[in-house]
Amino acid sequence: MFEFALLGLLHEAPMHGYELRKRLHDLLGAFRAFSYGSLYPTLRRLQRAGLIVEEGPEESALSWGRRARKVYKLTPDGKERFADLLANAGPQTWDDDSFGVHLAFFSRTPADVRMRILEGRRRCVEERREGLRERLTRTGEQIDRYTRELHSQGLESTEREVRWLNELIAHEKSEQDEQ
Amino acid sequence: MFEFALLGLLHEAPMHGYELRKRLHDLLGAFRAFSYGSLYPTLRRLQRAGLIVEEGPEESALSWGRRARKVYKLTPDGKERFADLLANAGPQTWDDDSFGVHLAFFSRTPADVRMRILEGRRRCVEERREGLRERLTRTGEQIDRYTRELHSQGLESTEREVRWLNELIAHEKSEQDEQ
DNA sequence: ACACGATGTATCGCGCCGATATAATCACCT
DNA sequence: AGGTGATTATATCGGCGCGATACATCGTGT
Repeated sequence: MFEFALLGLLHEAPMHGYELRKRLHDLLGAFRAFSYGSLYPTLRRLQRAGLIVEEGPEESALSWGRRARKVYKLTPDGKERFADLLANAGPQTWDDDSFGVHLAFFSRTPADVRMRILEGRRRCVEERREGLRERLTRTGEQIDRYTRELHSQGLESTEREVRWLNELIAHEKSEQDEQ
Repeated sequence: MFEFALLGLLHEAPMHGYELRKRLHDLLGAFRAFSYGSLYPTLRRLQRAGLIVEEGPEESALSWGRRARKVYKLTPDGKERFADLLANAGPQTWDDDSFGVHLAFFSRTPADVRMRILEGRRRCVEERREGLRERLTRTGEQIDRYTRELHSQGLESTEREVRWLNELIAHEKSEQDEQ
């Protein structure tokens, strides 16, 4: 997922680690704050896999004083990998964290994949909602006051999210029809 | 956190792994679905740390046919550990996942700690809210339509959660006054 | 008789986090 | 001129929790 996010960001421009993390934090900070403890190992992994390369050192030699920063850029394989991740958007894409990240790169995502992700997410949230509903209405087995409170709050918020997703989906559909 | 949850559950009764996971799933499934891949390693860790012990085998010998299940029970150290975790409830307690788990054990949590957790959580959600507000109202830097949508949705839901927390806190306060 | 789903324990690799180390640069104050 | 602290920047380490997978037994339906 971090991999997906980094590849997505590098579509904008070549960047170094710190910058990537900053952009990501700025974009998704409230939902997913990737840490430095993952950042650098992930960049290494991507580099070893040939999905990104360090940009030639000419530039950093030019602006001396700015030292030690490694600027990475996407390789063709990297772009392909990003496209693959989108094309194979599957069940693990709908979960809380992952969905937010994907949404942040929606403008770079083909319309059909956008729809698949939105609908998958909706199904996933609807399932959670049903689970909560069922657990709350199930009489018998007295349920702890605080747990009940937590579940009602969860139920309400999943209901809201489903409504929100429906709006997004409707909007996508209407845009699709326009052309 | 898994440790906390397991110790909390074992206050109810001695249980074996599968049962613990089931109870936990039933209690918090929608918020935190701990997996078997963590369960058994964590139980081992707790056992090695002397926080839980395998209950004597007499019982399992009694009901033969029911084989191979290891029933764990809390040791005094385990109870102490759980109390310590509550007493030291700190910043990492307020985050999304952890808060839900703590709430599930609130009836076993002293009133002052309950209050500290609720207020900590509120501060944490308020911070997220302010971050989102700021990012949304910041003019300049045109923000992607979908990202904006995500942030507005997030803002709304944090606002709701703050209101909910305020109700819970008010309720705690009124209960406190009663005695 | 057989298959299927639930019960039950367990391991493995991997992604990600939090803490921590290190160091240069910049802005500011004195 | 010199000190102090925040920001920029890269990196490692231990540990937690997940998903996949394996294996074996039990109850139930067909």
